[in-house]
Amino acid sequence: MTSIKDIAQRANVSTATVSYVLNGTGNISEKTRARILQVIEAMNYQPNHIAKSLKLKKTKTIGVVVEDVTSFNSAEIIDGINEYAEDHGFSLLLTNMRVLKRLGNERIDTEHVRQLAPSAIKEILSKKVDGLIYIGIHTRDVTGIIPDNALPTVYTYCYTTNERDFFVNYNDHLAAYEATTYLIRKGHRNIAVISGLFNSNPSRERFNGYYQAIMDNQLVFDPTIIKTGDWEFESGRRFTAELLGADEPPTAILAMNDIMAAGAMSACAEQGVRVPDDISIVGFDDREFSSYLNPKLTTMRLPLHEMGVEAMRSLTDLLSQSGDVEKDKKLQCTLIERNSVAPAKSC
Amino acid sequence: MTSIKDIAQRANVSTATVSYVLNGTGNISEKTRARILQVIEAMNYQPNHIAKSLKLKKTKTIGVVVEDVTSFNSAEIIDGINEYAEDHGFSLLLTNMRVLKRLGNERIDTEHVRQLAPSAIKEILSKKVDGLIYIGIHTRDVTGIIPDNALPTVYTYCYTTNERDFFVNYNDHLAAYEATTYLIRKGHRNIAVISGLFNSNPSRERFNGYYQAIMDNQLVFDPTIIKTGDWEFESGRRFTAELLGADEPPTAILAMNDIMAAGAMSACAEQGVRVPDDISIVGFDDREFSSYLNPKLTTMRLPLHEMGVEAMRSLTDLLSQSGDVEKDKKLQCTLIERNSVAPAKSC
DNA sequence: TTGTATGCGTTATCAT
DNA sequence: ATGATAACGCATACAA
Repeated sequence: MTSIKDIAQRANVSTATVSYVLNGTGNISEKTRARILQVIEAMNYQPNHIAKSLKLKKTKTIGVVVEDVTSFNSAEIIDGINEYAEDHGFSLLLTNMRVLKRLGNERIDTEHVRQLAPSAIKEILSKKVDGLIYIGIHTRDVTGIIPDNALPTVYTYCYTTNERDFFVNYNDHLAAYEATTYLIRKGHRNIAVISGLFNSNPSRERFNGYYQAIMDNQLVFDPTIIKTGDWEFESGRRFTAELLGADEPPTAILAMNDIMAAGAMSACAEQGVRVPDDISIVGFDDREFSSYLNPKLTTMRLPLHEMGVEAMRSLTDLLSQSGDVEKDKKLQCTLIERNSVAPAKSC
Repeated sequence: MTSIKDIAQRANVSTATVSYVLNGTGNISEKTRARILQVIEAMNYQPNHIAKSLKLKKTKTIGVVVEDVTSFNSAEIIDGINEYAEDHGFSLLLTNMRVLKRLGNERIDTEHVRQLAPSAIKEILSKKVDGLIYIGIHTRDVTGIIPDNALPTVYTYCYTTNERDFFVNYNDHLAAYEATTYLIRKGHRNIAVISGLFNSNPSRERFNGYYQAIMDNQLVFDPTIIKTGDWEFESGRRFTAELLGADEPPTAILAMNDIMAAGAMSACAEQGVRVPDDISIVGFDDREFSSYLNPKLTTMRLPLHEMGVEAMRSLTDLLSQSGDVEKDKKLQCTLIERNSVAPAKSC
């Protein structure tokens, strides 16, 4: 309410002068500067960002478009964005497409998401944010969801086929490679995989990482212990039951997410198979609940927070045109060792 | 970039006329109206919200101040806010105080939060949001965190001692009463409680609900099976181990959150006590992982989404001064029946 | 060192 | 039915 004009009046100066001291621009004598500062303090003046934005054509706020806040990855990424944004004076305008609730929990293909996007984008564009961060709920192709040249944009937890776009994701291949290697080092030779759906990039990448680890260690690749799950609990349970029923069951299971790992543990419990004594299990994601399972689940942690930070870093670099920005950041997952893995018995 | 002025020029009218058709205000002939609309379409005009906000002194955005997005309750509440906001043309400016990361995971007393608040609030105030929603990470007293009369605000998942403030929370007492009653109906007479810390309002409310259910059903209240946990896994585990060691262990446990319930299940597994065959367990919160536990946990679901919706409804009602707004909305929890409860054996 | 004046994109008052 | 114009709060080019 109290504006630059009010304080100019009280300090017997022009609005320009006030603006100068406020922004540290211009050349103001120490005397008047002090007087003005004092009045500002006294009147508890708060600059009006709206007016400033209008004038400067910069809002210092970035639009965060998230497919669903409710998805397990979103909050932590947002938190990372926040950390960096705060340090650099940016605010966050949050746009939540709510695809989970709107389209149902499963089978959200990108076509539907694409239908939801335009209104969200249009809305956010007229709010004049300086840039955009798009957060997917799955690492999948969202090409065309945001119109080209709409605004400086960085995509995280998803990707596009557009050469000019910016991304930050994590390294699926390496993560699976490391998880598998870890199991191998523990003496396991017979490592089953319960993968996600194979139309998903992460599933394929992780499988490749697994495969390479098997090859690099001169183990034999056994296709019969590779099971294609659907990311859900029940598939983890069912395929584990199958694996357990084999003549010579695997001594370890690599599940491509913690949910299927939980399903796997459930199947083991049902059949009286002890984890990790009889079979080792490692998950993927490091969901919060993985330390509430019994036993606590060993799993690959996704660098969600860091992804948020890096996404925001890329974006601010983009906005300040400071040199060239890395096009496709790939962060590393880290193995969280808990209690669901033991050395192979045959050792 | 293309402004009202540009389209006025192209349509051979004044900016005023354009503004009139844009807002449906004024009296414009159908002919020019159509022409203008056409130009708007042709030039792909997007109104500039910033300019509009400056003129109207209304931004149609509300500030969401959240103690930590990362806390399990936040995302779903935000989602609810979003649902209502979207339907009413509001945007969300998200301010994340990040108390969990900043102050460490435990023992975040409100004093520290209070220190973090002022800068967050100041920031958001200068962005000129129309109103505020404050989301706590625990249902506790946050009086004074937001300066009086700063802006219309509604508090959710927390409360203040200020008579004039607005809240939306859930009914702890009733929830615990219902959970306990449910157990009693299943034939349980010996129902232990693992509560949260007793400096917390929800702990006390829930205990009172439990107690009243015991009384209303003419059962005897046994103080020795009331254990004061600290909301964490380990306390659930430890106290359950204690309970199990008694001469006549309880046949059911009511844990005041799902995490301690998971701890309880863990203790049972360690001692070879089967859930629900030997002992029934009900949790609180309906965290996502509760259906990944083995057995799947029966628990009280918190109405988080609805809290967000109702908070936003209160706020918009407040802003439009439409009649009087309910000061203190209390939503109901609902029991989610899964597999951790069975009828008492003695039945 | 400081002040005057203009414009950012709108809305709305008052003319016409 | 439509237009000219001031104002919203601020930054800045230019003048003094």
